[in-house]
Amino acid sequence: MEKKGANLEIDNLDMQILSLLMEDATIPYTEIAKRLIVSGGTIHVRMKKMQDLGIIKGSNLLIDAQKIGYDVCAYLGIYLEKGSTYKDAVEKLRKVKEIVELHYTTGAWSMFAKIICRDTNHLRLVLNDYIQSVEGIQRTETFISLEESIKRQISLDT
Amino acid sequence: MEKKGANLEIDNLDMQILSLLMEDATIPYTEIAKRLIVSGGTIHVRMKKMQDLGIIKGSNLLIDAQKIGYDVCAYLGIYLEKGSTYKDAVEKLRKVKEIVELHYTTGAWSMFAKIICRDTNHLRLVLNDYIQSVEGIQRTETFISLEESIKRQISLDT
DNA sequence: GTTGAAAAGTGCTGCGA
DNA sequence: TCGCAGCACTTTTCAAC
Repeated sequence: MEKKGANLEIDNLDMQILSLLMEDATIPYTEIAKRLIVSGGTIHVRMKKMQDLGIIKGSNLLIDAQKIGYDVCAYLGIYLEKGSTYKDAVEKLRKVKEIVELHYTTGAWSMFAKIICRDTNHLRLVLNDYIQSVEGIQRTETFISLEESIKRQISLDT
Repeated sequence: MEKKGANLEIDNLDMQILSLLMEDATIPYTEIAKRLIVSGGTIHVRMKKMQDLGIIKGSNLLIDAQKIGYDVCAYLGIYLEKGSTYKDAVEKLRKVKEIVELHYTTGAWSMFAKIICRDTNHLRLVLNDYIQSVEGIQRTETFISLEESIKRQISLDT
């Protein structure tokens, strides 16, 4: 048996399992088995395969950040100085716990970050003291999210 | 028992439970109980309380999107026409399955979206046919993520 | 509100088809 | 390769503190 696209050892059944689990990771295997009309053992084998392949990287809780005191969500466009390396900046930004996402992007900015803070004071502290002080970062532009209208996973078309 | 601010019935123990579970939602309750030196029943009660309060909204699988054929991740700044209402646009954009996040933001744009696509062709289709055609959307600006350097949850300081 | 143990259900690992 | 059945474990419940 030969590999084709290196990743497409994934069939429809796998995708359907992922579809169900991506909406709610707490569904028991037996329930998945019933819905897809296969045995529980099969689900287990497929899940193990996908974990081994690194397709499933883990699972995490969906938390309402506002309800535990993190009220401010903001996006940050980051300009790097010419000559500064992206990798160095990433390593420094990794230590800033308030950054929950960081992307290397095309377009106006070098990098793009999403940060979650307790309040506007906390945000100011993070921007001024943590981020702007990172060597190589020239300028940042802040977009505060007033409302998160959509937050979901990719929907797999099986 | 009376409710106060509706949210601050959360104590340190609750936060510690969340901390552990946010890193890996598969940790069994018994393991959490051992680490925090309380009984399994207590964890269960606390979890139920936080679910009822809406703090825990569910759990979901962490998927490596690239490995299942979704190779392109992009951010989108969206300009709305004057007079167009945000709510109408949101309802239409909600139907675009490729949008995984949508925020109403301050700054240069009216809205900010994160989209996940299979490839650049798919991205073009989504931009041209799905998003630009939504009534009220004047212009969009696209930032393609070349690398997702950081992707994590908020770290709660308990 | 917390504890500890008992009951129910789930996940895992054989063997057989 | 898939499906079935037994064992270990987790989750859940409940009475007592």
